[in-house]
Amino acid sequence: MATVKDVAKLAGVGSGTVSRYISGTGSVSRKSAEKIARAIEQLNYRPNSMARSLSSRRSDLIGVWVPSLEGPYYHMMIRTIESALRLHGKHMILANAEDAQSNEDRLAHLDYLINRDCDGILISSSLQSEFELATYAEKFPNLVVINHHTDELAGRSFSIDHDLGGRLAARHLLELGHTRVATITGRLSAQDARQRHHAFLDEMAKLGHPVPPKRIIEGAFSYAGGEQAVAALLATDADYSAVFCGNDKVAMVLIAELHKRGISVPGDVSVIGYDDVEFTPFTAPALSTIHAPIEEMSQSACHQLLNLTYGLDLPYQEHFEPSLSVRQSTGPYSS
Amino acid sequence: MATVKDVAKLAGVGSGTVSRYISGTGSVSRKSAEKIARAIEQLNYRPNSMARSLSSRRSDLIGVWVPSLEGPYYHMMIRTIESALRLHGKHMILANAEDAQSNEDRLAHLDYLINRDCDGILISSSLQSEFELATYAEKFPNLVVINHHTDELAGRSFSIDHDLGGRLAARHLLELGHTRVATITGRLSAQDARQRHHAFLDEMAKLGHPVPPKRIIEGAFSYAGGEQAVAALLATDADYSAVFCGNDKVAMVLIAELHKRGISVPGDVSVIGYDDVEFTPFTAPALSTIHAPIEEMSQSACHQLLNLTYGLDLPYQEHFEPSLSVRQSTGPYSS
DNA sequence: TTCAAAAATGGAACCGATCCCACTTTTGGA
DNA sequence: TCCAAAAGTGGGATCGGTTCCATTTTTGAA
Repeated sequence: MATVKDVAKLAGVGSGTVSRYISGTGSVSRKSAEKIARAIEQLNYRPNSMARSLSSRRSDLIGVWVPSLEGPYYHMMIRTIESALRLHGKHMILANAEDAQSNEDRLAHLDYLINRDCDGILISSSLQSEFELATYAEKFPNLVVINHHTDELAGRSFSIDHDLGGRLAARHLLELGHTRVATITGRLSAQDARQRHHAFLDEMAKLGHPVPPKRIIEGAFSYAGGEQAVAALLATDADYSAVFCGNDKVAMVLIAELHKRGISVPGDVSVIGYDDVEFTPFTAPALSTIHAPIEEMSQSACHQLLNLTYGLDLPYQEHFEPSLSVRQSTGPYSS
Repeated sequence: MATVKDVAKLAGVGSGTVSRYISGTGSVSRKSAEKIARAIEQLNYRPNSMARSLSSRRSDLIGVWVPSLEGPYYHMMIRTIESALRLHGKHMILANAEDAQSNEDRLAHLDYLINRDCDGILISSSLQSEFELATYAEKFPNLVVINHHTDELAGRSFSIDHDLGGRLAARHLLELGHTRVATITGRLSAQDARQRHHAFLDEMAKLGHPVPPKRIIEGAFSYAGGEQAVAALLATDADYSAVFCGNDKVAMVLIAELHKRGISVPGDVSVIGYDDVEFTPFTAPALSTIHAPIEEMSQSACHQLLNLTYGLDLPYQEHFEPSLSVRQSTGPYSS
């Protein structure tokens, strides 16, 4: 493989000039540029990215940490991030902490990224404690958090107003006449699950229809967790005409189970999800849900990370608002 | 940040000894090892991965090329690959060619990986022409292809017997008494879509119930393509009691559309998919499908790539067989 | 006890870029 | 035409590891 020196020699210039030509920084005369271009072509020269990284002290690598890769939620995120990074010539390396058993394990996954000398790190939070996030954020200035808001991380945390999202869900169900509703939440240790859940309950109560504990199931955001929670809900003798699910995955599981039992959606029970992932138009019936702008948020987080890390000036936005997306899984209450 | 030299000095040994200690190759006396370990601890030393890559001429980076990241199929692959690579201390970098307009564009995405000096490359094929694959495979010995079989790439291409898969689908429908079936295929330029499609048609014909052209819709494997194809199918006056979809995504779209039109599955129409992705247990009704061992195949491909690239000896398997997975979306024919 | 083979060692050369700096050439306003 | 400022240039030092090799130390069978 050819090196800068080979190119420089063939072009009859110094190695510094070749380097300047390639990186586009510094000035190179038209004449030199042409000679260099020809030499590069002739030698089929490609810069060695490791040598470049070593001497420039930047790897052009961005680490992305996610708590799981099950289901469409994180996939949409990954897809958006990969695309934004590639557009700017950066590469993503991924750490999926899904198989981590302990919190220590999860941090080990983060170290796996950090030891790789990433220029910047993107954490899709909701599971790490705020304390740990703050610790890492301090050590690591080029760190940005998706879907988690903390004041300490102002300008570096990107979030959706899940409080609003929870309320939108409550209002939608009440407007349809559902006063007795049930809900399946995610793990309440996660900020986003907690926010939407509390806001939902609060809004229901505020509007005169508090949700009693027997109609609240604390579940998880995975398919397996969803199945358990759905089974738990259907095993109670609670009486309800609508269910708010903490995410779309769980809503999908619920619809499938209701279908199996011959319970009509939305005829007998209305179901509303949260997130508005890829598949929501294609459940049967199509899922009414709270649209969370996951892709926009991910892109903003990416942009700001690139800004911090490489001194760019890409547009970004820290806070996003969810909106109601009504499809066919929710309908008016009929006794 | 501390360097090997700092460690060597503090430990009172030479830099070579430290290097040998860290990499685990070569021999280091117990006494030196202890001193080095102490020095590393004390200085909180972490090797610089770029310097290491430059001098050892290996980046520990594996490039992964996929034609798309929509839907669960490629994500299941990514998830498996990330996990296998992390287990062996390697990192994945991803190139999603989804936004590529031309074939040239798609190859540019491959170059994006190659220019990054990946030690090895994993291509999830089905879209690249065999010629291009062969060309790249020749240039690049550490290249492995998932879900595509070619004799030229013996030992480096991993595939599922989609011929068998197509036949299993046909037999299942016929056994249920469905003699008039329709099918929605993927793009037939892709090897995997072509194989299962032709085998399906062939098996139907062989068993006495050929599928007439009006009941064959060439679609795509995306949600949008699925919607179009489903619309096209439902717009014909073709008469059928079952539909074989080229993948689960399309089957899901079909079930949703049938539900919307009040057509019962499997009461009026049976639907069978292909792949057995994450969500198949959770459609309403749960999707009968051909189980393709995507995760096993991906892991094998990964293992063999690691073998080729780093001289390991991990177990792997080149060919996989699909199997029938019966759930609730297919049922006996009733006039 | 002896000594050849094996184990352990230190440090220089090297990987292939970038970046800095001292120096030369070009530019354009007075 | 002159000359200060700007543009362009060459090449050596540097980044922080690995690898090689000549040399020293240890090992254990005879």
